[in-house]
Amino acid sequence: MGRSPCCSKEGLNRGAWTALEDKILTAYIKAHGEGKWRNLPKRAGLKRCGKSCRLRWLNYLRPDIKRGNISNDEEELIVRLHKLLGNRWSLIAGRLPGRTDNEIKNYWNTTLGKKANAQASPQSKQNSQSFNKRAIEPMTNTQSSKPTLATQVIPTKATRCTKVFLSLQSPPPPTPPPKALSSAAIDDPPQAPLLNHQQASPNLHCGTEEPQACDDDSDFLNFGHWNEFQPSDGGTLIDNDCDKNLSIGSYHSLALSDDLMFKDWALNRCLDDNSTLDLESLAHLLDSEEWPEMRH
DNA sequence: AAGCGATCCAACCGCTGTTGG
DNA sequence: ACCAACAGCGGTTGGATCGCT
Repeated sequence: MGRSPCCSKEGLNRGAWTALEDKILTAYIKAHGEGKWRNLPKRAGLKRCGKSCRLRWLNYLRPDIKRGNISNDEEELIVRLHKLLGNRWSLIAGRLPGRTDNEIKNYWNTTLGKKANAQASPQSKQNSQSFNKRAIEPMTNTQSSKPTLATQVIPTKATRCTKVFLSLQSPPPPTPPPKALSSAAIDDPPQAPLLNHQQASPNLHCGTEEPQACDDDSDFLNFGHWNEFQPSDGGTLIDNDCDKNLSIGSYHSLALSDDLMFKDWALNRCLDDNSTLDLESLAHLLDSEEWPEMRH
């Protein structure tokens, strides 16, 4: 689209990182913090693309990275979250403390995707018999193909929260972020990993300053008759960015079914401006063994 | 031990959304 | 309103490793 490349690739190292490069990058980030990725290589003296530095840090060098095998609990959560979120690896990773989106994506592609595929209906064997990491693509394509039984993904398009409202009724988070929370920060508060079923996240919810019509042509609308779900009087603010938070969008979608549980959840947990983003309730929904069947 | 295919996973690529001038 | 820089995401690639013959 005419955009300049993120960096000139001439004279830059590529491929595996060396221990020295890791050391330099780690030292620089410890001294100066994350961010400014484009300028970071130059300032740090690394012959790497800024993007590459960011990836290396986030996926490998970050001190809170948990390495080693995925536990059974983690695996189960990944499966459930994938059913709900689809290939939203960053969102899934946000609920698995210490795990990176890349790691989860790789784990899915190499392990869980196969399992899911194996559990798929036997009549779909023609798709699975020659399974490999390429073969899962149709299954994970949330936009155009019908979801299989094994992976009834709610297709969504990521939307981002542009505004964050901190509830005045609740105590502020212990350490307010220096700037407006990113969508990931909102959606994936490390303080409230589902895995641990800990306390719900801080009372955060986000929205736009103006009611969103939600009637554009975005893919977000394509998988459900979203428009039908909007209040006709337009009186209620529907925050289409609640997904930032795909999960909320997903529940909107779920609410389109006749199931009152999800409708109630969506309305009370997301659409209500006074509500909070209650991840714990999301966890309960994930714990429900019934919800995958509710979407018909 | 060598050859070869399968698997894993770190890294790259292209694209999109956000932000600020 | 427009545009470019920036940050982040998900899909894909390819080298390293593993396991079998």
